[in-house]
Amino acid sequence: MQPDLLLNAIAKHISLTQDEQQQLIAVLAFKKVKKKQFLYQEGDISKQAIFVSKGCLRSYSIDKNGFEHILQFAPAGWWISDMRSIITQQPGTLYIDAVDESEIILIQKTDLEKLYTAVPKLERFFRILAENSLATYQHRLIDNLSLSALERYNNFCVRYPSLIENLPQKQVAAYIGVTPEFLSKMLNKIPAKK
Amino acid sequence: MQPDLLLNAIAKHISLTQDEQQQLIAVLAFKKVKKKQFLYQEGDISKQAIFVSKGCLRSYSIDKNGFEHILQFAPAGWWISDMRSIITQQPGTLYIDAVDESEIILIQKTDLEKLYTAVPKLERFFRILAENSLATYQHRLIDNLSLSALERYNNFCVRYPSLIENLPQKQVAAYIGVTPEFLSKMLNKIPAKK
DNA sequence: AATAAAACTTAATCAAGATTAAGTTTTATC
DNA sequence: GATAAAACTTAATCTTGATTAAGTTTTATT
Repeated sequence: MQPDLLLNAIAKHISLTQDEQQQLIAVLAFKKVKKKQFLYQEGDISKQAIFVSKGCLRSYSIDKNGFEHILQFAPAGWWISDMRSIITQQPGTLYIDAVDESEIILIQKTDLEKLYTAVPKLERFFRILAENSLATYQHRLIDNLSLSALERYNNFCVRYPSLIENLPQKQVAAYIGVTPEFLSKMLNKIPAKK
Repeated sequence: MQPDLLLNAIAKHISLTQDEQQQLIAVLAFKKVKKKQFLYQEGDISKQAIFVSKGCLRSYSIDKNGFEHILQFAPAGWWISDMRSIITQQPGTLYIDAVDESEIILIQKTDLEKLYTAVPKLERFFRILAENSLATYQHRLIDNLSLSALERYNNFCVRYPSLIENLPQKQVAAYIGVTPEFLSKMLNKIPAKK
């Protein structure tokens, strides 16, 4: 239960003094979550940013027919939240739960806002984080608009090789946007061509 | 050719002193663009952020079959760029052109980076801008994974009523992710039910 | 080890939306 | 105002991927 991974992730973009690091550490909360344990459910108002230090979380929505659509997997070193709910402080539409036994670090929105003023470098870090994340979602959207199911699957394998090995196939299906049945059929056709 | 709209957009989130405003204005470049004029094409390295003060721009990709997929429309008051290219300074994959006769304000990436340090409030503004934008793309992605073509069309009408009136149908089709033929068919079926 | 619960597979049928190919209407351009 | 170009429509046919419904294998739980 240490903040090393988080501090390293931050250090990749900005460098904090000892004192600044302490100010950050002072507001962190550490938590263990069991596999399948929920952190948020639809309707909850998100009050905190979540950093995954071990294991893997995911965020997803459930549509009117009861089907899950996965927005994000967050393995160790990644951030995850219901961004819209955290910004607007309105009830969210996403579920967040643990794919594996995990350890997470929480920062309250209110603490984060104080930190932005006390340590402007942290505001820079979160600007960079949001911009990178934005670029990633933009390209995933383009991919969803322009690629076939098999191409999206292949992209997933290339981009997240470590996830592919650990995730049940049905979760990959819910991420790339096909039914588990279709993904199974597609993979067992010995894909000769993309 | 004045920065009023841009200053107002910023003032919605942070308040700048006269001096800070001047520092910002000093690095702005104003430009008129004709309808259909390109600002970026695939392969260009993006060096600047674009703010639309009049008219409307769009960003899109062209897939291997030559079909356009529209990532964003940017009417007056909105920002637009090839985010990934601006961040990585690698050749981009998007095209940006003018949907209508437009006026834009440009800020060089290098100037913006200096401004973040000189005027930390601007870094805050762009953090907020990126976070809001991120939340919007996350929800568009969920919509694309979970809604039918007609539901996505109806969402578009509700969210962008002013765009619907001015855009050719085929551009709306390229945004929601259907062929122009299918959108036409869908709309002429007198949609009784969604 | 036994049992239940997930996860995966297979196959038949179905539907949303793509493709192809005209033809028609609207909008720009000279 | 004529003409070309772009946008829109319609319809037939085709394809990707969804749905339904078993059955099988793997993984958890007691």
